[in-house]
Amino acid sequence: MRIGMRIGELAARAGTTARALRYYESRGLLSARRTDNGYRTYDEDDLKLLRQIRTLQDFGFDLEETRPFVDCLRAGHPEGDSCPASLAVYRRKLDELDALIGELQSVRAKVGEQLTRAERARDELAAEAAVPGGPEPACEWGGRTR
Amino acid sequence: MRIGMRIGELAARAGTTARALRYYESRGLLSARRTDNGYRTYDEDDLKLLRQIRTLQDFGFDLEETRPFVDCLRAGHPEGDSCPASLAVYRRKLDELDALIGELQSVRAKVGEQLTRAERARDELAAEAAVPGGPEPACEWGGRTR
DNA sequence: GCTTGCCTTGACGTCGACGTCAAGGACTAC
DNA sequence: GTAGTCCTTGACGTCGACGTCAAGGCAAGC
Repeated sequence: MRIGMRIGELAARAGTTARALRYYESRGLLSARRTDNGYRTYDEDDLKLLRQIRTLQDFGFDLEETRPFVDCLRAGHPEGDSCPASLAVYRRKLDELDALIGELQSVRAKVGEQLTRAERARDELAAEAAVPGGPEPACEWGGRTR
Repeated sequence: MRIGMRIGELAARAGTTARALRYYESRGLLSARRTDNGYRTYDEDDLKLLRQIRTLQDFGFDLEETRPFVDCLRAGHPEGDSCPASLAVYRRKLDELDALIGELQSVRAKVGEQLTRAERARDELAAEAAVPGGPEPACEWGGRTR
């Protein structure tokens, strides 16, 4: 008979909360034995499994994407990524990340351009205003004349 | 008296839906006059404002972040980013994007490492299995002996 | 008149990964 | 015995930007 921990301890050791573990269980990712009094009890294998989930979560995998890793560990493989299905998830994730990073870089460039353009426009207005005898200021500072 | 469009037309011209416009209105970002029969009616200025919102949304700005741009246009400025508050949002967004891109690149690198490592481990197992007289296979393919 | 299509407000649904609260049982320390 | 800390299930709340449905009004074409 293994020592076993209760939900709070397992959660703490994995850096998460009891609520999260119950949620994982409800999703079929984590299973628990029960003690006589109805408490959930876990062993070191569960900790390993949970840590696998947490690592992937930290990488931004959503829960469903961790399932192949969990199934792999449950099947008795030494690592969650010892199975082809897990490798497929890795590869898909890499593609997603590359696509996302590319989009964000594109957006970054566009926003940067907008900022530069807007600052230039502002500076040109300020320069005109500073020239004695320059063009008429529309109102106090670019406000609509209405 | 301006021509004016109704909500469906404005939405179509901005590439969005009537529901979205009502939502923007509920958030105080878009205002509408009403015709006698209670229909919302919009003019070209509203289209410009809405396009400003959509552009920023496409950049991944959330709605609250578009407010300074909207206020700027409403104040009569020629562009939504003619005001300091809008420039501040641009700068903050650039910082957010840089941070996010950096994190994603870090995650990408880690996931890439994991994939490489897992593939190597798999290949090593396969190589061992292929060697006649090599180390004993734990079970058919890495399964737990239990 | 009748259908069709646009409009109105109001309200509930969506998605993900839990947070939070309620009501009560179990066990430990004092 | 009782205070304190853990555990149980169940159920509603969160966040953002709408989607979707319901029930009904208004206008145009036939």
